[in-house]
Amino acid sequence: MPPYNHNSCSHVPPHHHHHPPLPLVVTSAFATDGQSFIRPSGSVGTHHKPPSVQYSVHLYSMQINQSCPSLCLFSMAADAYGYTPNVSLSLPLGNSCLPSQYHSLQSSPTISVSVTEPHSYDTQDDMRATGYYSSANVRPNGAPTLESPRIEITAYGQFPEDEVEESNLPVAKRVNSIVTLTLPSAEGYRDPSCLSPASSISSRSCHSEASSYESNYSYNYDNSPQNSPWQSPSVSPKGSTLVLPGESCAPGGSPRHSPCTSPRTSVTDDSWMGQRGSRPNSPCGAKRKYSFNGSGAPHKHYPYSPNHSPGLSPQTSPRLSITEESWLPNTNQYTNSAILAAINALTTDGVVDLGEGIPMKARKTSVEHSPTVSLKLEPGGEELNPGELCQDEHSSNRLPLKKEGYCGGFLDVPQHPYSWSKPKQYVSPSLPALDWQLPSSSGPYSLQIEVQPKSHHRAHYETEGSRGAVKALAGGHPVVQLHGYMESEPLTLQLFIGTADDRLLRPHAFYQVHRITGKTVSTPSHEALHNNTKVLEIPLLPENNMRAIIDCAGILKLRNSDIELRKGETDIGRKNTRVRMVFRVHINQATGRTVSLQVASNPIECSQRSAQELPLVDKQSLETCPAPGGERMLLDGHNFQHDSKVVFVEKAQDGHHLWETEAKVEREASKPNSLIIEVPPYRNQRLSTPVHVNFYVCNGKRKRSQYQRFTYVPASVPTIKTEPHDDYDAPLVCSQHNSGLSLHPKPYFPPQVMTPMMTSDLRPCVVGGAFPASQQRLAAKPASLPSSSPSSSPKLHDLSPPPFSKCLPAVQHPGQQSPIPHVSIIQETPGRFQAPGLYPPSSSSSSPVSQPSTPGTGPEAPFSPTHCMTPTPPVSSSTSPVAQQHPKVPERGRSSLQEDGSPPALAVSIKQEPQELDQMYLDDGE
DNA sequence: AAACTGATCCCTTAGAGCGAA
DNA sequence: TCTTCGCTCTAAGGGATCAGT
Repeated sequence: MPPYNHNSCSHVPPHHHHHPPLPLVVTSAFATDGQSFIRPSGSVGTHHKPPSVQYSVHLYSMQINQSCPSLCLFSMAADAYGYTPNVSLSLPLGNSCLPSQYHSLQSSPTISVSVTEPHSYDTQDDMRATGYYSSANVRPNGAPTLESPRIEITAYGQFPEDEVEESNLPVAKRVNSIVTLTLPSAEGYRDPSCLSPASSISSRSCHSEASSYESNYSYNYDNSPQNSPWQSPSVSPKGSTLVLPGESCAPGGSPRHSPCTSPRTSVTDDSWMGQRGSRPNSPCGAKRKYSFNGSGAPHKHYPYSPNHSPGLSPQTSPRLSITEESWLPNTNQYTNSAILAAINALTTDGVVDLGEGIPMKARKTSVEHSPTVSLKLEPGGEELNPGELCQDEHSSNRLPLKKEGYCGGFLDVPQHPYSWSKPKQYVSPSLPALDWQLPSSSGPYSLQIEVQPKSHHRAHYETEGSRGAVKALAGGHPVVQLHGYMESEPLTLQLFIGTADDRLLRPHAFYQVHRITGKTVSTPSHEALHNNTKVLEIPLLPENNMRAIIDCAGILKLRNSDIELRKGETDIGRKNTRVRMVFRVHINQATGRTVSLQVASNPIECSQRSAQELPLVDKQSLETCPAPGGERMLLDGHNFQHDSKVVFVEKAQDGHHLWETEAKVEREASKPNSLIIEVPPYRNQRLSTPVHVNFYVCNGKRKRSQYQRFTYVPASVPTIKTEPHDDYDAPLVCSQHNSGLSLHPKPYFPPQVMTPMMTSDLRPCVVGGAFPASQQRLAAKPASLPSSSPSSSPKLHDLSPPPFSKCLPAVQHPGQQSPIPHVSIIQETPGRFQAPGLYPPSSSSSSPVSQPSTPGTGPEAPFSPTHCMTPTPPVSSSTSPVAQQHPKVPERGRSSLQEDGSPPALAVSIKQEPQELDQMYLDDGE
């Protein structure tokens, strides 16, 4: 296929790229009984879909919680499952996102589409819907439905499986599951869908998919909170639009899975989850892509969805399908697309699935069986069978066999049975929002990045094809491992793209993780959306020592213009090209609580030029040196030149340069990826306390690396070398991760780094601003300090902290909550949520998430994290107001410096202004 | 006006899936 | 029925271009 023009792709006028063509979606909706059926219409649907299927969509009115326009997503009912998947999509309605066109839809914030089979749909679901949602299903009757917006929600947990099967569950339970999503209005923008509608398909797709997945999976997973329906919903919708894919899928091919259909991937994949990821996502863009339509068209795959659903759980599948579709397609509108997609999927699925119609139970079972693989399946595509496809994902159930077969191929990985479903954790809906800061270790558990990603990875636009998975510096791919987990239950590792600036770690508004699928990918994964942020979910299997090779994650760049137009978005995309891979794992404990850990990678530069031209320091052999200097330091990185200069600078808090000097570079030993320098003497040889400074590699006027941290210590103080990790235990973890885990020799300090650290540590704040982490480390080490290091205490939640965290290193004064090293967040199982406080501030971009949801209320609420600061103890209660606390943090950072002195660790900090760093970076030119 | 950047395009290469021989 | 060959298409990447800052 010709390259895609996004424009063309979407049909949307250029401007709107992002917005998908909503139109499709809707196509026709009929109200029937309360349900409306939608048929894919022409364009989209046509091809592919099998006629047979009809989708019924129920629209519920939405309740909008807040402002949000968001949506929800669906929940599918599990019900049906057997076939039917009901799917609910949520549309993003309100959001700006929606194009006016869609208004109708839009108006209703959310829409849930359920596909059902005739019967299937049933009751249960409906019930829920109704019940829960009130509106009963409002089915709006025909038109009405749509218009009335209603609903939202989702359940999460429920996912099909549960619900269905368990329909018996006490209401309460169900309820829980149900959740309302909040719409993210604001977030919306983040949503891919919303965001750029245009843009991105990908994004959308992503989202959508994600969502879908989530849904799907989630339900599968059900568990995985992560999956959280919530998010997905949002996404999906949008994505959905695209979806159409289903069309493509039609027959079997369900997109989802596989690519099934097509062997090639394309179709399949896309459908899938996008496995292909890229493309799919980008659908639009994607050059090739099939547009959904088109190419895909043939596809027919609908099946997927259907399938999936069927397979897994009805619910799921549906969703999935939807989702995927959504993505796939273009980006078109979210909603619409999504819906359509969903529908299609359903339909398709319906066909297929239905056929298969696996009983819920069966499904479950199967699911269980199904190895993870199923999940992945992807491409496998071969089969077009709808059923299969669908299944895969979730369930594996049905087809486990097949899948495996297929899958096997695809996913190598462990085939192991890991099925997404297994992980079920419960679903508590409430997992911590993505912008919450979580510790990297808690109690016996420690999440670490064993192999850090390369510092450069050119992200791809939706309009481009995938640029592959993020790789490790030494070749291969990043590796993440959860230490201390002795249970036999697989867990789900979540991955999303976070910021790399000095502020608290949060989902990056301009980048999304992109699922890579294909033969070269050995790790199964699936996407889910959480508040507009795509989250890749990867199984962590005991058999693999809870270690995962991240070879399935690429990075998608969303158009700045798309994102910046979102409401609520405050970040700017220009020069905001550094990201970090953020990994999370939620460990359910017997007590019913969930310990959530997070670790962030070193910063990754995602722009084309930067990667090509700017020097970048990945590692430094020294973090500290006595004031007299003179020690040799090895810098590993990229784009070093013979005439590269290494400049040490010290800035005052206000940003003024206090000192600047050029280090001596051993030219003869310099290489493109390494430099050996002699640490210059500090301006003041009589230091009484460590002093944090920065240095950067300069290849020319505007070609500077980011600032790297460095600390001069009193001559008597032992220098530390790099080992960052060491120290921290908890903190360490973080650091390690951050840094590089790897070992690190070097700590990376890039400003960003800091962040990571934060992340890892969780404490976002803790560290302090940008650099804090590193600093902390430094400090710590040198002294060997006590652990007190700030790091250790992560606070979790600091969340809030102002954007700049500035650090806090150490701050942790005992009293402070934050300090606590690990904070783990605990959720209660059930979902209830608690503390709103927890929610971090969402900052502009990031946060959207949960909050909206409600924290308080419902669904999300569930999540309550309690954060504990302390390592172990997760206290539930803690409230975590943390965020709010942050303010202090910043100060701390600074203070830390001073404080440093004493407190071991921390101290040091430096700090700088994180901001500045960035700025500097930005300015660099300056 | 020059220097950057962001967003696309274009092109190339390696593989995989398919179908025809 | 199996194997081989050629074709098509996609994922990945690298580089260049164009327009807006």
